[in-house]
Formats: sequence, C-alpha cells, structure tokens
Amino acid sequence: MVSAKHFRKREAILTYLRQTDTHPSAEMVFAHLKDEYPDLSLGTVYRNLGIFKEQGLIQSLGTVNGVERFDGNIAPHVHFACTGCDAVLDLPGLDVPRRLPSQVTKLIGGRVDGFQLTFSGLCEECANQMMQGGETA
Amino acid sequence: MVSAKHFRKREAILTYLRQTDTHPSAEMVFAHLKDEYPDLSLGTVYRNLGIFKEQGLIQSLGTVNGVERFDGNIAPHVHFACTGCDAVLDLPGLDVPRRLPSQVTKLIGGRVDGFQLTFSGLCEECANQMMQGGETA
DNA sequence: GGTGTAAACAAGAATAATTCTTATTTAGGA
DNA sequence: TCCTAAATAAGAATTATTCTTGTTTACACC
Repeated sequence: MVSAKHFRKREAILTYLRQTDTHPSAEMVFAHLKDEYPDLSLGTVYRNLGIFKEQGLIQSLGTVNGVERFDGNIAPHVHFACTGCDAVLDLPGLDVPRRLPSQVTKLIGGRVDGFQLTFSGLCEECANQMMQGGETA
Repeated sequence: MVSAKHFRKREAILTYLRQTDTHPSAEMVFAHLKDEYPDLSLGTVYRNLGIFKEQGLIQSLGTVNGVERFDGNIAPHVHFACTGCDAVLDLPGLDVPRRLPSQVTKLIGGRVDGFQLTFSGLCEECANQMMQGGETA
C-alpha cells in the first residue's frame, strides 16, 4: 500500500529548485522542505545537490557571501546579486552575448563549456533603505 | 637600523597580487611569499586580502572548487576558469558588453556596482591531455 | 638613545560550510 | 517473503575562513 505517497526527497529537492526563482542555498532548500519532510536531513540536501550538479540537472551560481547558490534553470541566463540582502535575481530578457563563447574558444584554444554573468549591486529595496527616505523628509 | 629592509608583509601581498596573473587563492599567496617571508602566517594573508577587498584595491573572483580566488587587477575584464586544473586566465581584448550595466539598472531599479563574467571549460593543455594523444598514436 | 602609541603581525583556537562514513530504511523484483 | 540496490539520516570529519589574544614593529616625540 502506498498511501498518498509523497514525492521522494530527491525528487522534491529537484522539483523545488525548478519551481523557485530564489536561487537558494543548501540551507535554504532544507528550510523550505523541512515542513513537508520533517525527517529530511541537511546532508541529504547537500548530497543530492551535488548529484544534480554533476548530472547537469541544476547549475551552481557560485557563492554569495561564502555560501553556494543553486539554480534549477540550466538555460544560460544572467543574474543579479544584491550585496545588501544576498538575494539573487534573474535578469530575463537581457541580451546575452551570443558570439562571445566562440571568441573565447579561439582565444584560449581549449574547450568552452559555458559562462556565468552576474551583476552585483543593491536591489531596489536595499537601495531605498540605504537612502532612508532622505528625499521626502 | 633598517638593513636591506623588506617590504612589509601587507605591501608584499598586494604587490604580488598586482604582479601575477594567476588569480591566486589565499593559500597560493601564502605559498608564494613563504620563502621570502618565512614567518608569514596564513592568517595575515587572509586578513589582508579581506582588507584589500573591502578597500577595493583587489577584487574577488568568487570561488573555484570551493576556494576563493583574487585578482589584483580591478579593471573590469573577463575570465576563463579551467575545470581541469583550476587555473584562472584573463581574457584580455574580449569585448566586454558596455551597455549591459545600464540595461540592468533599468531592469532592477536599484544600483549596479559591477559585474563578473567568467567562462568555464578546459584550457588548451587540459583539453589535449583529455585526448591523450589520440590523434597522433 | 628612551618612551608611548597605534598598527601589523603570529599562532592557534573557533566557526561555518560542506563532505564523508556508517548503519538503516525503502522500493521493487524474484 | 526474501533479496538487492538505491536512498536516506545522523553525525563525525574535513576544509576554508575568521576571530582572539598576546607579541612585535614602526614611528613620533621627548
């Protein structure tokens, strides 16, 4: 008997990564799924993120403040990382430089597998907070 | 009496970062300077890298295989990271997208401070090793 | 040449993120 | 039911990085 069977945890992790646009860390994935899977362990999250990354099912965005962030969207796209709140946003519709990879291949003479373009700065909310309403007061 | 005085360690760290194009990690900086400064400590390297980064004298390239890499060249430029040997190369002369930052500012409505564009793949040497001389044998 | 002060430093402890190990549980097939 | 392989939990272990504390150095002033 299977009862109202949950997804298995591995699948839940991948599904969450594909549904969210928050580019979560392992800890954030864990925190999000902990309610629905009370006996989920952080080690399981790390292990499966590593497996997915190796299989190319997700991509790593590198670290933000020392913590690795992941993206279930493996299509090449551009990101913005806020240095105020550590949020990572997608920048869809931004003109990704399409001819650059082949230029790079020529330059280095090796093999180019991908690229990562991340802008950094303050998101709108953090930028506003920084001004502390200075304009209106 | 000052004798043939060394640079001080802080200065030596910055100087090395500005001279090399290897985009070293803290550990690599330490290893390089250890000979000339036998009583240099790894903590001093980390501390000073943090100070330089905060002051904007160097930039961090993010992590390669979990280890943070630094660049003494703070002019915006593009990098290539080899997933085989963890080398990080400059890609000078590559046409950096100049209008993108302002596009991004419009998109997110906040403040854009910079960007980081890193290609990844195999450098020429690693790509050749991977073929193991298959062409010639 | 002494003395004071602040910055730089070394050493190692402490922390935090991540990976590894081991034993357990689960799913599905024979 | 029994067997096997994959998935998992728990926590130990590892590794990169930061913090703490006491010491040393550089330098201004006497």
